[in-house]
Amino acid sequence: MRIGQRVMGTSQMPRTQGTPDRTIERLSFYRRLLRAESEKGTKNIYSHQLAALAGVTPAQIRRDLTYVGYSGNPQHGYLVDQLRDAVERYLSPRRQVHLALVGVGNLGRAILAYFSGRHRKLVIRAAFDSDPNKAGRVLQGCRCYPMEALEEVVRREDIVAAIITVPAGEAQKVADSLSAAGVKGILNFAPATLRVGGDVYVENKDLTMAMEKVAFFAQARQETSEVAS
Amino acid sequence: MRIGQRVMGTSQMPRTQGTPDRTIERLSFYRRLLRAESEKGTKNIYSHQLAALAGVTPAQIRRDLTYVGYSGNPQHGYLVDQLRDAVERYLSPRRQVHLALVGVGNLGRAILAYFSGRHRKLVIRAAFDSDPNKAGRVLQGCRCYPMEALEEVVRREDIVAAIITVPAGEAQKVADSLSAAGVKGILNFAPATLRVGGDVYVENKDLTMAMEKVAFFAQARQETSEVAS
DNA sequence: GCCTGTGAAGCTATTCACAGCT
DNA sequence: AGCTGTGAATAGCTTCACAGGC
Repeated sequence: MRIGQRVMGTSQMPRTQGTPDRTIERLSFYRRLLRAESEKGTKNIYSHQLAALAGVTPAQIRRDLTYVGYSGNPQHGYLVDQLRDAVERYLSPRRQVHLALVGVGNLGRAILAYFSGRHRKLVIRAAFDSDPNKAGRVLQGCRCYPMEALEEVVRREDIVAAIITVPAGEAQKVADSLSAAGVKGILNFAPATLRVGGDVYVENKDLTMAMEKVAFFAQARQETSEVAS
Repeated sequence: MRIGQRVMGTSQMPRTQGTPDRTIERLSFYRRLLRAESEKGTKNIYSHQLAALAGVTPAQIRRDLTYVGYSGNPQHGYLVDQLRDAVERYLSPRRQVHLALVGVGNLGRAILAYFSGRHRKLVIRAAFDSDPNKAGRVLQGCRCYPMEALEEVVRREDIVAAIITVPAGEAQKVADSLSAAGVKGILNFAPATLRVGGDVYVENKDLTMAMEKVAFFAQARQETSEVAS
């Protein structure tokens, strides 16, 4: 086996459990909306209401919810708290999921700050950087280790997935180490195509590409509106 | 007209010019690869070679390239420099595209630092923040304005698209102001659904959702590999 | 021979539309 | 009446496979 590649904007892998990739994204969004509704005291919610909040169609909501194994009923739709819990259980069966961050530059630090203590189940347990000066420091409550310690720390801390925020040139090397250490998921911010085994899920989030895409469509829109005026 | 919404992970809009959304993402990736090849002195390249670099199929490459209006030929495939220029022209017909960044927090500053001077055609011309202490400062060569100045500055600087990095609660308000100021594209990092007119393209890049997705698939992979062992 | 460009096929994801329920 | 859950239809994207070219 080797190079289970698919790559690009999104998923590099076939499918897992038969749940579509996009559905997972939406579910994690619904979860957030459901938490907010629950806190507002909403007891039940209909697919069309949740759809309006999420900006999708009601049919999409119902279809997505078939995966999580919780049924509503025509009387009251879905019970908010129960649905939220069901989605929660579905998305993260484990108590906590441990993550690592590799590359403590500007973006890496911003992500650490952004996540620090914010998420109940996802915790960044270790950071790594090739700059030896950064090793030993603690940023946002997260210990920073030298790159050499990666494999050992990943195993010790039971780290399942990692975030790559190193320069493009180092990304493949980092991905190899992570993969060797047993990491099964990578969120890659480096503008590079990662070659990994088929047992590692890779999600690419290249900020430059995202901006270029938005710029492209914005320009197209502007041109058409100029023509119109 | 109103609320041309579609929302979620990716595009909120039908289509523009008939070019698929995903194709644009890939093209901006090919462009980067082509630049690198050009610098290495590669003169021509075949679809299967570019495909290997990008991690997609050769057919995908050929299909995507039909949009840019440059043809290769069976003798030498594509001329690297010409193809690169064609892709370049296709993605950004304008000399420069001006962007704004709204929300100068951790993430906002990281993005400013990340982009500062890096991109030839995309330039962040102004930053905005509701904290008055930040107004007037210059970060990474980018001037920071108070929120009230948004509309005026956007028009003055001919800003076409914007990056939102404010807290979720403020995102809608910011989107409204941007839309009113004539911005046609938004890259939204706030975990919120933006309601905008159909003439504004919105791309959502929610970091929490991305991490949850990776964590989900990583866990699924780990469980299956544990079963196997 | 081996490539490109592209109609047609194949897939996947989304939406429709309705049976079934209360 | 108005909802959910879901088979069937549709839309959108990707890949196949081959004609055409040099």
